[in-house]
Amino acid sequence: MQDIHQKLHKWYSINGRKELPWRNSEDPYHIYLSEIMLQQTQVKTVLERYYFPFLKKFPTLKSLANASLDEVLKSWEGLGYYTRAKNLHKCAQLTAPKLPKSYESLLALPGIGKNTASAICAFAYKQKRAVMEANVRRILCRIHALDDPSSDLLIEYAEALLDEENPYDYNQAMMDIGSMVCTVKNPQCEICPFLSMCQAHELACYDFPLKKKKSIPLKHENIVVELCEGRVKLIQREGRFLHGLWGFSASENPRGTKIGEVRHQYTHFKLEVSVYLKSVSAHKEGEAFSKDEIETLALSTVDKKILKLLTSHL
DNA sequence: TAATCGTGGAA
DNA sequence: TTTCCAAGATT
Repeated sequence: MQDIHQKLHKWYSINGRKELPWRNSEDPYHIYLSEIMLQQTQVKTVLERYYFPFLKKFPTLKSLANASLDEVLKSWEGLGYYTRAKNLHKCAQLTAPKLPKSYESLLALPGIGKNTASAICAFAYKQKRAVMEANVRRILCRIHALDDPSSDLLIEYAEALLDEENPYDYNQAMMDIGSMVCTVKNPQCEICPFLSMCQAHELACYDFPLKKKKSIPLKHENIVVELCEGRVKLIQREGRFLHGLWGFSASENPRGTKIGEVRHQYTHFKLEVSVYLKSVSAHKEGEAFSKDEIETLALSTVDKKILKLLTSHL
Protein backbone atom coordinates (compact mmCIF):
# COMPACT_ATOMS: atom_id res chain seq x y z
CA MET A 1 0.00 0.00 0.00
CA GLN A 2 2.86 2.33 0.80
CA ASP A 3 4.30 1.57 -2.60
CA ILE A 4 1.14 2.57 -4.42
CA HIS A 5 0.85 5.76 -2.37
CA GLN A 6 4.38 6.63 -3.37
CA LYS A 7 3.62 5.98 -7.03
CA LEU A 8 0.47 8.07 -6.82
CA HIS A 9 2.26 10.94 -5.16
CA LYS A 10 5.03 10.88 -7.71
CA TRP A 11 2.58 10.77 -10.60
CA TYR A 12 0.64 13.70 -9.15
CA SER A 13 3.72 15.82 -8.50
CA ILE A 14 4.67 15.49 -12.16
CA ASN A 15 1.34 15.34 -13.98
CA GLY A 16 -1.26 16.78 -11.60
CA ARG A 17 -3.35 19.77 -12.67
CA LYS A 18 -2.01 21.79 -9.78
CA GLU A 19 -2.75 25.09 -11.47
CA LEU A 20 -6.51 24.74 -11.03
CA PRO A 21 -7.60 27.78 -9.01
CA TRP A 22 -9.54 25.81 -6.42
CA ARG A 23 -6.36 23.86 -5.74
CA ASN A 24 -4.60 27.10 -4.96
CA SER A 25 -7.12 28.44 -2.50
CA GLU A 26 -7.33 27.93 1.23
CA ASP A 27 -10.81 29.40 1.37
CA PRO A 28 -13.37 26.69 2.16
CA TYR A 29 -16.04 28.72 0.35
CA HIS A 30 -14.02 28.71 -2.87
CA ILE A 31 -13.46 24.99 -2.59
CA TYR A 32 -17.09 24.33 -1.78
CA LEU A 33 -18.22 26.43 -4.74
CA SER A 34 -15.90 24.55 -7.09
CA GLU A 35 -17.22 21.20 -5.87
CA ILE A 36 -20.81 22.22 -6.51
CA MET A 37 -20.07 23.71 -9.92
CA LEU A 38 -18.10 20.63 -10.95
CA GLN A 39 -20.92 18.20 -10.22
CA GLN A 40 -21.71 16.51 -13.55
CA THR A 41 -19.92 19.37 -15.25
CA GLN A 42 -16.62 19.49 -17.10
CA VAL A 43 -13.65 21.31 -15.57
CA LYS A 44 -13.26 23.32 -18.77
CA THR A 45 -16.76 24.78 -18.55
CA VAL A 46 -16.42 25.77 -14.89
CA LEU A 47 -12.94 27.17 -15.35
CA GLU A 48 -13.56 29.21 -18.46
CA ARG A 49 -17.05 30.56 -17.90
CA TYR A 50 -18.36 30.35 -14.36
CA TYR A 51 -15.92 30.04 -11.45
CA PHE A 52 -14.22 33.44 -11.62
CA PRO A 53 -17.28 35.55 -12.55
CA PHE A 54 -19.27 33.93 -9.73
CA LEU A 55 -16.57 34.69 -7.16
CA LYS A 56 -16.22 38.22 -8.44
CA LYS A 57 -19.92 38.81 -7.92
CA PHE A 58 -20.15 36.85 -4.66
CA PRO A 59 -16.66 37.00 -3.12
CA THR A 60 -17.69 35.66 0.28
CA LEU A 61 -20.23 33.29 1.75
CA LYS A 62 -21.77 36.32 3.45
CA SER A 63 -22.18 38.23 0.19
CA LEU A 64 -23.82 35.16 -1.33
CA ALA A 65 -26.19 34.89 1.61
CA ASN A 66 -27.17 38.53 1.21
CA ALA A 67 -27.87 38.23 -2.51
CA SER A 68 -31.26 37.39 -3.98
CA LEU A 69 -31.88 33.97 -5.50
CA ASP A 70 -32.56 35.67 -8.84
CA GLU A 71 -29.07 37.18 -8.81
CA VAL A 72 -27.51 33.81 -7.99
CA LEU A 73 -29.48 32.09 -10.74
CA LYS A 74 -28.35 34.73 -13.23
CA SER A 75 -24.74 33.84 -12.40
CA TRP A 76 -25.63 30.17 -12.82
CA GLU A 77 -27.41 30.71 -16.14
CA GLY A 78 -26.40 28.07 -18.69
CA LEU A 79 -24.60 25.85 -16.19
CA GLY A 80 -27.57 23.54 -15.65
CA TYR A 81 -28.90 21.59 -12.67
CA TYR A 82 -30.21 24.79 -11.18
CA THR A 83 -31.12 23.23 -7.84
CA ARG A 84 -27.39 23.45 -7.19
CA ALA A 85 -27.61 27.24 -7.25
CA LYS A 86 -30.67 27.25 -5.04
CA ASN A 87 -28.98 24.97 -2.50
CA LEU A 88 -25.75 26.97 -2.67
CA HIS A 89 -27.69 30.10 -1.80
CA LYS A 90 -29.56 28.28 0.95
CA CYS A 91 -26.31 26.92 2.42
CA ALA A 92 -24.79 30.39 2.44
CA GLN A 93 -27.74 31.67 4.43
CA LEU A 94 -27.54 28.71 6.80
CA THR A 95 -23.80 28.86 7.44
CA ALA A 96 -22.39 32.34 6.68
CA PRO A 97 -19.85 33.64 7.54
CA LYS A 98 -18.14 30.25 7.43
CA LEU A 99 -18.82 26.65 6.51
CA PRO A 100 -18.84 23.98 9.21
CA LYS A 101 -15.78 21.76 9.42
CA SER A 102 -17.18 18.34 10.23
CA TYR A 103 -18.22 15.76 7.67
CA GLU A 104 -21.55 15.21 9.42
CA SER A 105 -22.40 18.92 9.53
CA LEU A 106 -21.54 19.34 5.86
CA LEU A 107 -23.52 16.25 4.86
CA ALA A 108 -26.58 17.65 6.61
CA LEU A 109 -26.59 20.73 4.36
CA PRO A 110 -28.78 20.81 1.24
CA GLY A 111 -27.01 19.91 -1.98
CA ILE A 112 -24.04 18.36 -0.18
CA GLY A 113 -23.93 14.57 -0.49
CA LYS A 114 -21.29 12.09 0.58
CA ASN A 115 -18.84 12.91 -2.17
CA THR A 116 -19.01 16.67 -1.82
CA ALA A 117 -18.80 16.46 1.98
CA SER A 118 -15.69 14.28 1.66
CA ALA A 119 -14.18 16.58 -0.93
CA ILE A 120 -14.65 19.68 1.22
CA CYS A 121 -13.21 17.85 4.23
CA ALA A 122 -10.18 16.66 2.30
CA PHE A 123 -9.51 19.79 0.25
CA ALA A 124 -10.51 22.60 2.57
CA TYR A 125 -9.63 21.04 5.91
CA LYS A 126 -7.04 18.36 5.02
CA GLN A 127 -9.12 15.70 6.75
CA LYS A 128 -8.77 11.97 6.12
CA ARG A 129 -11.69 11.45 3.74
CA ALA A 130 -11.79 9.66 0.39
CA VAL A 131 -13.79 11.17 -2.44
CA MET A 132 -15.83 8.78 -4.54
CA GLU A 133 -16.97 10.37 -7.78
CA ALA A 134 -17.05 9.34 -11.43
CA ASN A 135 -13.27 9.25 -11.95
CA VAL A 136 -12.53 7.32 -8.78
CA ARG A 137 -15.43 4.98 -9.49
CA ARG A 138 -14.03 4.11 -12.91
CA ILE A 139 -10.56 3.46 -11.46
CA LEU A 140 -11.89 1.26 -8.67
CA CYS A 141 -14.22 -0.65 -10.96
CA ARG A 142 -11.34 -1.42 -13.28
CA ILE A 143 -8.91 -2.34 -10.51
CA HIS A 144 -11.43 -4.78 -9.05
CA ALA A 145 -13.22 -5.70 -12.30
CA LEU A 146 -16.60 -4.56 -11.03
CA ASP A 147 -19.55 -4.15 -13.40
CA ASP A 148 -21.95 -2.18 -11.28
CA PRO A 149 -21.00 -2.08 -7.59
CA SER A 150 -23.05 -0.39 -4.90
CA SER A 151 -21.99 3.05 -3.77
CA ASP A 152 -21.27 1.69 -0.30
CA LEU A 153 -18.89 -0.97 -1.60
CA LEU A 154 -17.04 1.61 -3.67
CA ILE A 155 -16.70 3.90 -0.68
CA GLU A 156 -15.20 0.97 1.22
CA TYR A 157 -12.64 0.40 -1.52
CA ALA A 158 -11.91 4.10 -1.74
CA GLU A 159 -11.35 4.41 2.00
CA ALA A 160 -9.13 1.33 1.99
CA LEU A 161 -7.00 2.95 -0.68
CA LEU A 162 -6.85 6.40 0.94
CA ASP A 163 -3.42 7.77 1.74
CA GLU A 164 -3.98 9.03 5.26
CA GLU A 165 -0.61 10.75 5.26
CA ASN A 166 -1.71 13.03 2.46
CA PRO A 167 -5.45 12.89 1.81
CA TYR A 168 -5.41 16.11 -0.23
CA ASP A 169 -2.90 14.99 -2.86
CA TYR A 170 -4.28 11.45 -2.84
CA ASN A 171 -7.79 12.60 -3.77
CA GLN A 172 -6.66 15.11 -6.35
CA ALA A 173 -4.35 12.50 -7.85
CA MET A 174 -7.16 9.95 -8.10
CA MET A 175 -9.40 12.39 -9.96
CA ASP A 176 -6.59 13.46 -12.27
CA ILE A 177 -5.66 9.88 -13.09
CA GLY A 178 -9.29 9.12 -13.76
CA SER A 179 -9.65 12.01 -16.15
CA MET A 180 -6.21 11.85 -17.77
CA VAL A 181 -5.03 8.21 -17.61
CA CYS A 182 -7.85 5.84 -16.70
CA THR A 183 -10.10 7.42 -19.29
CA VAL A 184 -13.38 6.01 -20.55
CA LYS A 185 -11.89 5.44 -23.98
CA ASN A 186 -8.28 4.53 -24.74
CA PRO A 187 -6.89 4.41 -21.20
CA GLN A 188 -3.14 5.02 -20.91
CA CYS A 189 -2.43 1.90 -18.87
CA GLU A 190 1.30 1.85 -19.48
CA ILE A 191 1.79 5.01 -17.42
CA CYS A 192 -0.82 4.18 -14.75
CA PRO A 193 0.36 3.80 -11.15
CA PHE A 194 -2.24 1.05 -10.71
CA LEU A 195 -0.99 -1.03 -13.63
CA SER A 196 0.34 -3.93 -11.56
CA MET A 197 -2.82 -4.26 -9.46
CA CYS A 198 -5.50 -3.71 -12.11
CA GLN A 199 -7.76 -6.63 -12.98
CA ALA A 200 -9.14 -4.87 -16.04
CA HIS A 201 -5.66 -4.59 -17.46
CA GLU A 202 -5.00 -8.23 -16.64
CA LEU A 203 -8.17 -9.18 -18.47
CA ALA A 204 -7.38 -6.75 -21.28
CA CYS A 205 -10.96 -5.59 -20.96
CA TYR A 206 -11.82 -2.05 -19.94
CA ASP A 207 -15.59 -2.25 -19.91
CA PHE A 208 -15.76 -1.46 -16.22
CA PRO A 209 -17.99 -0.13 -14.89
CA LEU A 210 -20.70 -1.46 -17.15
CA LYS A 211 -22.54 1.34 -18.89
CA LYS A 212 -26.21 0.87 -19.38
CA LYS A 213 -27.72 2.74 -22.24
CA LYS A 214 -31.30 3.82 -22.08
CA SER A 215 -33.44 5.26 -24.80
CA ILE A 216 -34.83 8.68 -24.15
CA PRO A 217 -38.25 9.90 -25.20
CA LEU A 218 -38.98 12.70 -27.62
CA LYS A 219 -41.30 15.42 -26.36
CA HIS A 220 -42.98 18.12 -28.32
CA GLU A 221 -44.12 21.50 -27.09
CA ASN A 222 -45.84 24.52 -28.54
CA ILE A 223 -44.66 27.89 -27.37
CA VAL A 224 -46.62 31.01 -28.11
CA VAL A 225 -44.50 34.11 -27.75
CA GLU A 226 -46.81 36.92 -26.75
CA LEU A 227 -45.70 40.37 -27.84
CA CYS A 228 -47.21 43.31 -26.04
CA GLU A 229 -46.16 46.73 -27.30
CA GLY A 230 -42.63 45.52 -28.06
CA ARG A 231 -42.36 43.67 -24.82
CA VAL A 232 -42.29 39.91 -24.37
CA LYS A 233 -44.26 37.97 -21.83
CA LEU A 234 -42.25 35.64 -19.62
CA ILE A 235 -43.10 33.53 -16.61
CA GLN A 236 -40.85 32.45 -13.75
CA ARG A 237 -40.78 28.66 -13.61
CA GLU A 238 -41.93 26.78 -10.55
CA GLY A 239 -41.53 23.13 -9.67
CA ARG A 240 -38.34 21.15 -9.94
CA PHE A 241 -37.51 21.56 -13.61
CA LEU A 242 -35.57 24.76 -14.34
CA HIS A 243 -36.85 26.10 -11.05
CA GLY A 244 -36.61 29.86 -10.67
CA LEU A 245 -35.63 30.49 -14.28
CA TRP A 246 -37.63 32.76 -16.54
CA GLY A 247 -39.00 31.53 -19.84
CA PHE A 248 -41.84 31.03 -22.24
CA SER A 249 -44.75 28.89 -21.16
CA ALA A 250 -46.05 26.01 -23.27
CA SER A 251 -49.61 25.95 -24.53
CA GLU A 252 -51.83 23.08 -25.66
CA ASN A 253 -53.55 24.97 -28.44
CA PRO A 254 -51.12 27.32 -30.11
CA ARG A 255 -52.41 30.53 -31.66
CA GLY A 256 -50.65 32.99 -33.91
CA THR A 257 -48.04 32.60 -36.62
CA LYS A 258 -45.52 29.80 -36.57
CA ILE A 259 -42.03 31.31 -36.85
CA GLY A 260 -39.86 28.22 -36.50
CA GLU A 261 -38.73 25.25 -34.45
CA VAL A 262 -36.18 24.79 -31.73
CA ARG A 263 -34.56 21.53 -30.69
CA HIS A 264 -32.81 20.68 -27.47
CA GLN A 265 -31.42 17.53 -25.88
CA TYR A 266 -31.80 17.11 -22.15
CA THR A 267 -30.36 14.21 -20.18
CA HIS A 268 -33.56 12.22 -20.10
CA PHE A 269 -35.57 13.50 -23.05
CA LYS A 270 -35.34 15.28 -26.35
CA LEU A 271 -37.43 18.35 -26.90
CA GLU A 272 -38.84 19.80 -30.09
CA VAL A 273 -40.48 23.16 -29.74
CA SER A 274 -42.76 24.78 -32.29
CA VAL A 275 -42.59 28.51 -31.79
CA TYR A 276 -45.55 30.76 -32.56
CA LEU A 277 -45.78 34.51 -32.44
CA LYS A 278 -48.84 36.42 -31.36
CA SER A 279 -49.47 40.06 -30.59
CA VAL A 280 -51.61 40.84 -27.60
CA SER A 281 -53.11 44.17 -26.69
CA ALA A 282 -53.07 44.18 -22.94
CA HIS A 283 -51.53 42.36 -20.02
CA LYS A 284 -53.56 39.41 -18.88
CA GLU A 285 -51.30 37.51 -16.55
CA GLY A 286 -47.58 37.36 -16.21
CA GLU A 287 -45.18 40.16 -16.87
CA ALA A 288 -43.88 41.58 -20.11
CA PHE A 289 -40.25 42.56 -20.47
CA SER A 290 -38.17 44.69 -22.79
CA LYS A 291 -35.06 43.27 -24.43
CA ASP A 292 -32.81 45.04 -21.93
CA GLU A 293 -34.84 43.74 -19.02
CA ILE A 294 -34.62 40.18 -20.30
CA GLU A 295 -30.85 40.49 -20.29
CA THR A 296 -30.96 40.69 -16.51
CA LEU A 297 -33.10 37.58 -16.10
CA ALA A 298 -31.87 33.99 -15.93
CA LEU A 299 -33.18 31.95 -18.87
CA SER A 300 -32.65 28.32 -19.78
CA THR A 301 -30.83 27.41 -22.97
CA VAL A 302 -34.05 26.45 -24.73
CA ASP A 303 -35.64 29.78 -23.91
CA LYS A 304 -32.51 31.55 -25.12
CA LYS A 305 -32.80 29.65 -28.39
CA ILE A 306 -36.43 30.72 -28.68
CA LEU A 307 -35.47 34.30 -27.91
CA LYS A 308 -32.80 34.18 -30.58
CA LEU A 309 -35.30 32.83 -33.09
CA LEU A 310 -37.67 35.63 -32.18
CA THR A 311 -34.98 38.28 -32.56
CA SER A 312 -33.98 36.99 -35.97
CA HIS A 313 -37.61 36.98 -37.04
CA LEU A 314 -38.50 40.50 -35.98
C1' DT B 1 -33.68 1.48 -6.42
C1' DA B 2 -34.45 4.11 -10.28
C1' DA B 3 -35.85 8.51 -12.07
C1' DT B 4 -35.05 13.15 -12.20
C1' DC B 5 -32.46 17.16 -12.88
C1' DG B 6 -29.04 20.82 -17.80
C1' DT B 7 -25.51 21.77 -20.56
C1' DG B 8 -21.81 21.64 -23.88
C1' DG B 9 -17.50 19.29 -25.19
C1' DA B 10 -15.84 15.59 -27.79
C1' DA B 11 -15.76 11.74 -30.86
C1' DT C 1 -25.92 14.25 -36.72
C1' DT C 2 -26.10 11.38 -32.88
C1' DT C 3 -24.37 9.66 -28.72
C1' DC C 4 -21.93 9.67 -24.65
C1' DC C 5 -21.06 11.63 -20.45
C1' DA C 6 -18.46 15.07 -16.92
C1' DA C 7 -15.56 16.53 -9.44
C1' DG C 8 -23.72 13.89 -7.98
C1' DA C 9 -27.76 14.90 -5.02
C1' DT C 10 -32.41 14.19 -4.18
C1' DT C 11 -36.75 11.90 -4.03
